[in-house]
Amino acid sequence: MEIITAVRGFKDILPPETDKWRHIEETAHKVFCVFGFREIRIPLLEKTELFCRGIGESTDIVEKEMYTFLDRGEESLTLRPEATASVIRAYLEHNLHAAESVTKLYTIGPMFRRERPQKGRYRQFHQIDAEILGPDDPRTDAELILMLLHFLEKLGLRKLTLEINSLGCAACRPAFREAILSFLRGREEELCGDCRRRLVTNPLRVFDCKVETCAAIISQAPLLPDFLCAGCRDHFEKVQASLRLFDIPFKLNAKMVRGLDYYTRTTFEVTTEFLGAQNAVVGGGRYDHLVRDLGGPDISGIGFAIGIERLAAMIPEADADALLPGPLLFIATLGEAALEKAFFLCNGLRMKGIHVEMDHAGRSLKSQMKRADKLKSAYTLILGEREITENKALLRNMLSSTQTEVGLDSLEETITELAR
RNA sequence: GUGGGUGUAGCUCAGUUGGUUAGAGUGCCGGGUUGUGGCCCCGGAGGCCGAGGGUUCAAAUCCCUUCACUCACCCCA
Repeated sequence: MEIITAVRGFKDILPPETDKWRHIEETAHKVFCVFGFREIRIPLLEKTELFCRGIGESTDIVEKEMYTFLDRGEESLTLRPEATASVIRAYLEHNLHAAESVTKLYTIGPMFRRERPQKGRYRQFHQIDAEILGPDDPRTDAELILMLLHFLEKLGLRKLTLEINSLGCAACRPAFREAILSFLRGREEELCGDCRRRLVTNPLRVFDCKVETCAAIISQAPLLPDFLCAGCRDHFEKVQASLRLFDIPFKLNAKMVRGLDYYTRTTFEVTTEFLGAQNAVVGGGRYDHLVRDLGGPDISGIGFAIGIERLAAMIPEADADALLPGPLLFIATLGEAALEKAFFLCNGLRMKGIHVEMDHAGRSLKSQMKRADKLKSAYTLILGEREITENKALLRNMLSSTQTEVGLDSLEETITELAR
């Protein structure tokens, strides 16, 4: 019989990889808590309409990457391709905006996009998503970014680049859009096929094009920052000033655009050189009208999404190894009486919260010692027929290779003492 | 959706112009005289050579198809 394999683009996360993941998630819980965020858990499945309205009908995500199906042939449902729309849906559905003026939420979980898998890109991938709903002042933007970088630093990640930009607002972005459109239309013949398509779908994306001729044209194009209205310019400058206050290094990238329609004003991205083409580890930004567009009051928000797979890929295997300590004790036995005694002791200690391992197969002492060594056990207790009759056992320190005799009657106390 | 690369032991990979029972390292199991780990030495288990078809006396090797993985485009976390 053939075995059944996982679906393309869907991955099993196995140990020791899971140790890294837990470390990442635990660090997020701690750091976010300190910054006043509460966890929210939301469904993986939503009505398709939520993402069409939230992310934007003409985005790649909605157009061709969503897992959408008819539930019993009636209602169109979609596996969420991102978290922000769902968080806001829950925020509105439970009237959280009425309960408090500032709401800070985060959630961790899988997202689904039907893209061609490649390094750092999977069809089910995982994000840590944080959102601040309510305030729209520039310090909030800076605070969120500050928390993000603090989190990344806690994980010991280096060689990351923070890039920021302002996309403007409803007042000034249309003017820029017109300017860039008329500029590009004038030189449409020289653009690559992809860019001509972008002209219709998302003109700002042309800035990202890697084709040389396009890049050359773009270098002469009008730039977004020159079109920002006074309000947006002021907001953006204050964000930068706040970042400088905490000595956060950042790069201004006037050409950075985002793939989701809802972003306004501040946008940011954290990239790394380690991950090949999928170099974005974090993406985020402000969305001034998303809450309104999803049927709520006109409340502003800002958030980011961290790619856990991409983050985990940056933590070296050696570091992950250190995350998993070995057992405190391995019990090696010889003979049935010793095995029974060890079985009782081993599980008794475990129930006291001490990590103890043993072998039930009755192998040679040598192979049990090998096993203890491999597991990186700090101590090995040798319990044979001889020890049973003499009512004692040998406790071996695996690091110093020294061993002492310990009384059988006080074994549990002795080991518990070691655990301190 | 479009290109390129790769599929041989649990893992990392060799496998010469097609030619006997398909190899190594690592990991796993056992052993190196009485019941003691790491280093070293010896032995063992473990492979429908991704799948299907074709060429041939003979295919892991050549051809076709297909699937999977992978990298890049695209997109994005």
